[in-house]
Amino acid sequence: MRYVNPTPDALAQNLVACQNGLEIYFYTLKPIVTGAELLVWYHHEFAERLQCPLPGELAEELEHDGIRKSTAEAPTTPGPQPPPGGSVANPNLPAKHTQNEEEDEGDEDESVDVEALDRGVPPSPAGCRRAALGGQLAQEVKPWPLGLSLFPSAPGKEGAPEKSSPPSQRAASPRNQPVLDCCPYGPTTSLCKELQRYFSSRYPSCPLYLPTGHLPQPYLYACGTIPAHYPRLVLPPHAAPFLPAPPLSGVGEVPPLGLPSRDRQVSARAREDGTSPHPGLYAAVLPHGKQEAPERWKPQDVFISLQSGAFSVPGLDYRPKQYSSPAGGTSYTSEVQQQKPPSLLAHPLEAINLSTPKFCPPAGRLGTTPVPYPLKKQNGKIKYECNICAKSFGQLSNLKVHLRVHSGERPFQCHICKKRFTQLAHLQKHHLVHTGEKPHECLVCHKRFSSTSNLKTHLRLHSGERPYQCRLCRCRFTQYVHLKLHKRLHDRERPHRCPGCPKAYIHPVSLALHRRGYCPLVPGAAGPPAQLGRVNALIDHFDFSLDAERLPGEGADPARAPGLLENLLLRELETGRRGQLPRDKGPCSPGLHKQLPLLPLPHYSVSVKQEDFPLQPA
DNA sequence: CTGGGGACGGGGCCC
DNA sequence: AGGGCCCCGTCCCCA
Repeated sequence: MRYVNPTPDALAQNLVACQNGLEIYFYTLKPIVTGAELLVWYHHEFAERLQCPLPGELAEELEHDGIRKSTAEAPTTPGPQPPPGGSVANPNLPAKHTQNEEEDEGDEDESVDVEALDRGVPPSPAGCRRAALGGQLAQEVKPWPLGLSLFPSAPGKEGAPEKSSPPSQRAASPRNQPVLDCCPYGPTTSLCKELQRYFSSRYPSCPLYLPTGHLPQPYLYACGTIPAHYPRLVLPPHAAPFLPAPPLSGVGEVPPLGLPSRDRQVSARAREDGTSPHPGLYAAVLPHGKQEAPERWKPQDVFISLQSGAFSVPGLDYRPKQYSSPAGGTSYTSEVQQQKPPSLLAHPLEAINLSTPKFCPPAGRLGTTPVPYPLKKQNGKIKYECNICAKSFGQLSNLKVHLRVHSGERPFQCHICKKRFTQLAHLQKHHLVHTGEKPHECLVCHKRFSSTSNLKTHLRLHSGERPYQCRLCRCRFTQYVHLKLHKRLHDRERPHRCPGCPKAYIHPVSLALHRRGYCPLVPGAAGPPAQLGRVNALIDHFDFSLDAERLPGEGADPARAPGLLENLLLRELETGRRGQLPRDKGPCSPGLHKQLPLLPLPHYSVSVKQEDFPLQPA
C-alpha cells in the first residue's frame, strides 16, 4: 500500500483495492502499461477504514438511495487528494465497520463469501457490455449472483452512510453530462444513468471513465473464489451457484487473457441458457491443449503482473535463462527463454490472489476469503484441487503448473522455433530436437532415443510386450495408437448400427440384443451405466463369436435376444473361470504379427490394457 | 493396415 | 515455491 497512491480521479484510477481480513487485494481496471503509476480507487468501506473517503462513496450513495432514487443532488466533492508519501490517513473520519461486523456479514451466506465481493467490487464490472437488463434498477441488479449488487452492498449496511458533502455542493452540471455509451448495463438503464449523474456531478471536468472491458469477471466473483487471472474461467462446483457476468459486447472489448472471444461467447451462451453440462462449470470452452491462445496477445494490449501459475504476456521481458543441459550436465545460456513480465507489484500473488493456504481455511468460508483452490483431505494428506477440472494435486506447485493447462500460459519458449511450453522440462526435452541429441540408448540394439518414453516403447519390441489388446479380436499392440487404428477396422466391418448410440455390430442379432434394453442412450435401459457397459461388451464378444455367425442373418428373431444374452453371460462366466478366451474370430490373425527376436530383459510387469476390461495378465 | 519412431503434454515426486 | 527428473499417455509421421 505504501507504494500505491490513491486517486480521486476516476480517469487516472487503474486499480481497485479491497481488504478482506488482513489481506489487501488489487484489481486492475484497465490495461496497465509498463511504467504507468498504479493508482488505486478505494472501496468506500476500505477507504473509511483508512479514513480516506474516496470516490467509492458512489456506491454508498447509490446504495443508500436504494439505487432507484435519482442522485441529481449527488455530492460534487471528490475525495481528498492523497497526502504526500502515499499516506492516506485521515484522522477526522472514524472507521465505521469493525471486523466483527464483517464476519457476521460473511456468515449470512452459506456457500460463498459475498462479503468479499461486497468489499471488493469496483464501481463497475468493467466492461463494455450491454446486457439485456431492463426495468427498475433493482431488477437490473437482480441477475447478479446472490445479492451481488453492482455496488458494494452488504447486509446490515442499510444505515445511512455519511455524506461527504452537503447537498448544496452536489448540483450536477448538465453541460458536463458525459455520454455513457459503454455502460456495462446498457446505456439506457437507470443504473447507467445513475453512473452518469454521479460522475458528472463529481467530476464535471473529467470525461466519464468507466473501466473498459479488461478483466471484467474477477469483480463478479468472490475474492479468491476464482483467481483474478482467470477472468472467464468458471466457478468450481463447490462455489456459489451464481451466474458469472454477462458477455462482453464486441465493441472495444479486450478479451480475457489468452482466451479467444469466440470461446467466451460460447461460454456466455452456455451460462445464459444453462446448457452447460456442468452447472457452474464450462469446461467445454476452456483453452485446452493445443490452443495457442497467448499468441493472440500483444504486450501493448494488456499487462498483467504475474510471476507464475497464471497468465503472462508473450513478448514481455524475455530474459535468457540459465539451466543445465539434461544430457551434458553443463550449464549454458540457453537459446530458449522464459518470459517473465516485469512485476509492477511488490507481491504479484496478491494481485492474482493465489494466496497461500494459511489464509484459506479449508472450509471455504468462515467469513473470510474463500480459497481460490479448494483443499481436500485424502488419507490425511491435503490435496489441492483445480477449480476448473476438479483434479487434485498433492502439492500446490503441481496445481499451479496444472493451471497453465487451463490458462493457456506457456511461459517457456524455444528461441529457435518459437514454440512455447508449459514446463521448462518440456522445453528442455524439446531442445534435443534441435541439437539432435539422443541421450537414451537401448542396451539391446544400441539404438538411441531422445526420450525415455520412446525408449521404453522401443524396448517392447525386444521384450515382446504388447500391452494394448483389442477386446474384439484379441490382437495386441505395442502402442495404444496402433490399437486405436486397429479398432477402426472393426467399426468399418459392422454395418448394423444402433440408431440410438454409436454402437455397431457385424450381425443383426447382435444389434437386436443391444436394442432390447441395453442401449445406454435409450430411456429405460436395463441397468446402471456400468452394467450396461459390461453387457454391451459381452454383446460385442458375442458379435464376434461363432455363435453369432451361426445365427440367421437379417431374419434373426429379436425375441430370442434375452435368452441369447443369458447364454452369453453364462458362457462368459464359464470361460472366465477357466481362464480361457471365448471362441472369437477376428480380422487379425496372431500369426500375422511379426515375431521379433525376444531377448532376455529385466523383469517386466506386463499388463494388457483393454478399453473396457480391467487389466489382465498377458 | 501395421509397425516403429519422434515429439510433446501432463503429472508425480524429490530436492 | 520452484526446478529438475522421470514416467505415462497421446498424436503424428513414415516405412
